[in-house]
Amino acid sequence: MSLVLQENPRIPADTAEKVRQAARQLGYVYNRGAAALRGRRSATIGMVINDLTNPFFVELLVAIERVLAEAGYTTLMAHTAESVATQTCVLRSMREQNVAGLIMSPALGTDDALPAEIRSWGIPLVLVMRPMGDDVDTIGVDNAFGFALATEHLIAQGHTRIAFAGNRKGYAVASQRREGYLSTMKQHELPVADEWTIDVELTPQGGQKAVRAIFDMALRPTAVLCYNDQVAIGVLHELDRMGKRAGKDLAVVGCDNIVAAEHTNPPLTTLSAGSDKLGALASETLLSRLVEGAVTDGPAKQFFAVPELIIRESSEHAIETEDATQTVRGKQPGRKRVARAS
Amino acid sequence: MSLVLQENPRIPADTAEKVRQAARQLGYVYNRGAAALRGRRSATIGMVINDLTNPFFVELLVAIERVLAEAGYTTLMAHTAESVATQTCVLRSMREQNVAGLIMSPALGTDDALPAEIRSWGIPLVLVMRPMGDDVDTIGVDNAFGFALATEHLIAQGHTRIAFAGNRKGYAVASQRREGYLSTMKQHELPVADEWTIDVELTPQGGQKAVRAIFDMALRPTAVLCYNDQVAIGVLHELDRMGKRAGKDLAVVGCDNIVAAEHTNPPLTTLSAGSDKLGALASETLLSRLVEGAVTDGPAKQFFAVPELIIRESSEHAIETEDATQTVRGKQPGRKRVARAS
DNA sequence: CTGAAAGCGCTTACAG
DNA sequence: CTGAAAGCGCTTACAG
Repeated sequence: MSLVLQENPRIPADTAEKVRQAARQLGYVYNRGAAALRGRRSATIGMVINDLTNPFFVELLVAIERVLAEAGYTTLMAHTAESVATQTCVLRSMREQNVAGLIMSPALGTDDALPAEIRSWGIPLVLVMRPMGDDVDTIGVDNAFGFALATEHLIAQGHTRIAFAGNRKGYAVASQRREGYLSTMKQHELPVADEWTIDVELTPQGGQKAVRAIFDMALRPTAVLCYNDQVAIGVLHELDRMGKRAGKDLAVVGCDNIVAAEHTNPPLTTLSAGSDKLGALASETLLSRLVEGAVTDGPAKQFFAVPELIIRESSEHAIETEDATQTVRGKQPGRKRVARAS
Repeated sequence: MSLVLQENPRIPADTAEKVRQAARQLGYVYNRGAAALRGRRSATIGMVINDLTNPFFVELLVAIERVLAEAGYTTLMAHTAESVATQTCVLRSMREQNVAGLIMSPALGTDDALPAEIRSWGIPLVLVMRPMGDDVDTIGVDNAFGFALATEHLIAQGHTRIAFAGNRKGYAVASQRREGYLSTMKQHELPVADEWTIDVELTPQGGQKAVRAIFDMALRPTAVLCYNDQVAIGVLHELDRMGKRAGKDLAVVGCDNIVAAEHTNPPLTTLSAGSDKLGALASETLLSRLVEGAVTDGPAKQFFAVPELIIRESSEHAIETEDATQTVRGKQPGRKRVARAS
């Protein structure tokens, strides 16, 4: 039976077909659990996501799941909601479920030793979006580059006072993004007030707070770089509540290019690294560790995607300089312009 | 060993502790797969979701997963992207994984016989959001009631020409929502033009199309009921592109009350049935079928939540009548008013 | 009350 | 080449 299912060449094709038909008639269902037990390997992959309320991670999850499904793997999903305690539970559960590998976007505050511990379990691990050291397979984004790109764009629009909303302390990705911003400001010899790097939660609520803070500042920024699109959506919302218009009263740039960024009002300028591509890379990296005889002790595979800037209306009204290429709001429906590294 | 883990009373507490400690030292990991094989029952639940790009289903998924996790179950997640073929694959895979139960929001166009087939597998099934007959456990929403409530609200604001965007043919939930709208219009003796029930995709793109259709109509509606918030977001976006304002130029009402509905510009009036509550109910319904000696042949448990209308700015500007209770846009940050059944 | 043995449904190494 | 047997890690019914 097993041989038939494995399409073993020692079974003639017609016999195999007969067996399969009989199996179907009898209502036979292959038991993957038993196979995993005996064969000492499983075909389920654990996926640990920190925040499903952020659509970017959902897009990433969908992309990862699709590639894994195509490769014949089943996805065991868990959501930690940024709780390290939940993450610990979830990882234990996945280990007990005997997952063949793990893809994880670690919760904020995860202990640096966790990747090493998971390695000691003998379970291959791929980190997505949030790096934790050089010796773990990681798929992420070049955040410093992206935020430098976004800062350049705002400066090119004539902005000199630019804020950064979402500077969570002790969080690596926030530091990278802030560094991209600060180094570019420095390069252009633009002074940066301390209060311009605003520490708020990385949610729409955080964005709302950031706007209120900005409009209370003595030396008020004319543009704001947001940690991600979730924060930017809160910024847009609060601007609207104050009767102000993004792009005109305050230029706004987000990060992640979630699907909704195209449908905000006004549409949101944002950095895109491609959730599809990142998801596919993460899956493939893990799958490459799962093939027979894979080098698990080899050097870690790390890839950091270079984001592009998708320019939409939230950052389009130039300050000081009037640029002839600025189009009137709402003329071309699906237009998007892409800024690339020079 | 097994007895210790089960906290069997025949093992003294101190001995149990010693065993547990030794197990930890040796790096013992409980193998759920083996337990499931031997015990002929598993602790994983399959969850089949039709559309993770709709945040409502993500909120539902998160709610379901939390309750299942608390009950000691692990969630196997799959995404069908509204493809019946993918759904078939996914269900076979879950059956092979020996899931203890299934929670499913079936893809559009799913064969009516599917619930009976799954029952024949001996796997308890709970349907969410999309009913398929009377003899399946189902957690859903009273869509006709909700859309009647929304229609009443628009009529109370002075609207007499109201459109319905998202009338997908042959899709039960769309028909329910349309019926709630049509019956209320009839009750108020308001005529409804055929072209006002607009058949578009149930996405932001569909919403954009609907707006263009509405502004091309000879007898133009002053309000639009959207199939869901995704459609409504497209409507808001297109209105903005046309330089028009939701609530002023066209009243807009959505359905689902996704988190983003509070942050659209302007904030979106929408129907809420509570994804948390629905998710918890779905989980609990399934769990009740999983307890030892549960009546699997008993009557199907069906529950349809009564939605409330969350009134926000997108439908607030009254037409014809000027109502003193209308507040000025953007005055109270988190305000929301709730309309209930009378 | 307790400990040893049978067996869940597979895969694989091995005897014939 | 082929078929029967061992064994993955558990649970549970049963013998002592």
